[in-house]
Amino acid sequence: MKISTRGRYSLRMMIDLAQHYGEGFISLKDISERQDISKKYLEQIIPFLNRSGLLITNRGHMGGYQLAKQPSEITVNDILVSAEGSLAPVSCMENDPNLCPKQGFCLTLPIYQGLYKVTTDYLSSITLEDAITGFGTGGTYSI
Amino acid sequence: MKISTRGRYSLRMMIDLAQHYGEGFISLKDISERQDISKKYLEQIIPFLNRSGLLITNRGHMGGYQLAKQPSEITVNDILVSAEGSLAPVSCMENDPNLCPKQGFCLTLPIYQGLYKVTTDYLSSITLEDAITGFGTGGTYSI
DNA sequence: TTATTTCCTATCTGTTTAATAGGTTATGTA
DNA sequence: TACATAACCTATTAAACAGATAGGAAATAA
Repeated sequence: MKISTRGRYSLRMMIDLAQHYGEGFISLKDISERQDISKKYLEQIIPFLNRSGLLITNRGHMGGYQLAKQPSEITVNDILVSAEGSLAPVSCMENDPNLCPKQGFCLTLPIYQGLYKVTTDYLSSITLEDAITGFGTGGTYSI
Repeated sequence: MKISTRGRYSLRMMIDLAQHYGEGFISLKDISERQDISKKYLEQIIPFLNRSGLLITNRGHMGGYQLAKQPSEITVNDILVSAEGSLAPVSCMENDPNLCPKQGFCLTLPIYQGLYKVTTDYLSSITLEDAITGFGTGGTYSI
């Protein structure tokens, strides 16, 4: 039930980009140094966020990344789903549902479906804007 | 963010025991056959549930397991925590919190703490009794 | 043309997962 | 007491995954 490094780094990278939103393209070098994450590893994570359309890219000199939408329009769920794939707690909820012959009378499936719903609802309710403005320190959301 | 086989099998095993609650000791052989799970593998999972005090054990002939409490008194959270360890989405929330030097100003930690809360609240709200009686098929909980 | 930066692919090491296997100890019953 | 049954304990293994590191190709602004 742990979020992998890929998901955690993705979130930190996107928060960093949100903090520098409107400042043009931000290079991985800068993010890497600020967040203290291997640049080479970030390079491997970026494609997951890129193919979901969360980023705008510019290669070459003065290149880098910026958010494709405003921080208020990108949710933590968007990011984690892009980075980690489905957040479904069991694999029989994704892919081809026909894989499991017990679906239909499985007593655990409804439990996992409910779990999936509460996590997705929660993560979809938090935007990058929330993340960088007072969330957890007297902000809108109570923890 | 997946629940491991150990957690999933634990839940199925406990649901099986709930379905046969009041029938004395149930052997792993029976559970293994009904649930179509390797008996040898179940043997390795049992200690996690046992040390949490969720089971009563009897060895030898006519031995087996039964729930230590009524199905209505055991939650899915109890089971998954026993089997998987902490359900915290990031490891910096468990163990020694001093491990992460960024705690205190980390922008992602509050997000993970909130996620932990909604999942724990949900899983703690479902008992084994819920699981075996109509949950998901018109029962109390809406999915 | 050059420095910078993204992009692409391969490799590697350690850990975890999901099992299989073999033997030891306890216990109810004949 | 003998015996079948069942929990208990420990070791081993094969495959997958995590979390990087590395080297170079392609694009682009100055």
